[in-house]
Amino acid sequence: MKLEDAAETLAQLGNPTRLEVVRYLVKAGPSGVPVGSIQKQLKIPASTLTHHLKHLKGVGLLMQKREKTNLWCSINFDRLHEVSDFLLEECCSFSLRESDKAKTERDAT
Amino acid sequence: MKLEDAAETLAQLGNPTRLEVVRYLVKAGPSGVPVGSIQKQLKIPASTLTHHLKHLKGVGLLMQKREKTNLWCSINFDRLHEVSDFLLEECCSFSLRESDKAKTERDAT
DNA sequence: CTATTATTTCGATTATACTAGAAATATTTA
DNA sequence: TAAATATTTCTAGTATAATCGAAATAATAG
Repeated sequence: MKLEDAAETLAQLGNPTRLEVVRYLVKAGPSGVPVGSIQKQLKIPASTLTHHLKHLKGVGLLMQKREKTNLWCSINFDRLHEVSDFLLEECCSFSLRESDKAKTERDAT
Repeated sequence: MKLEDAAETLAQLGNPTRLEVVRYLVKAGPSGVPVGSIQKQLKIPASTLTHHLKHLKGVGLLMQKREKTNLWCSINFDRLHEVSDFLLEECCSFSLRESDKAKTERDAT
């Protein structure tokens, strides 16, 4: 995953309203929930919700599928895992031994 | 973890410059790296870097420890794990069976 | 105490995001 | 066709964040 994409996705998750929506959809699981249900359950004005859903869709976190008048929303779990994992990827890959600290300090100068 | 805190933390991770710093520190591991090294390695102007470090510290992602003139920075791995995990907590806890979809649709109305 | 290096504060510019009401558009049902 | 419900677009006000140069402040070493 590219850093810029990860950053953009995390930024979208960083809005409280959007995160609330995401959490709601994560709980709802793969079958998802209609836009209207989200709106009523979380008490988010329709226009505000549409706005946020567009953002989530934009970074690939949201999938939508129409069924009659309802638009069903569900989380792209693969994508969410990808971001979640990204944060700790390559952990400690150049962790320094104590003996190297001095060197690094010199290099930094 | 409280939703608002998670959102705030994710928002901080959502800035490309800050995410680059975080990734650098994640790779560096628990021993960390001095501010100056980050600055030189990632070519971030000092004032900009300080600004971002303050943000990361503010949400508890960054730990700092002075040693001589250098300020060593390291990631708070516990905190990072906490946020990373938060995204998928309670996954599918009220996932609907097919047979319940119609009901939900009615409730939403 | 002076010089050197490391880090922070200040200040100003610029851009971008959040929010939500009102109106518009779709889609279905009667 | 009319009525009802679901979702989106438009618009606008408000607030907050990113960036970085220049100057200021530590903190140490000589």
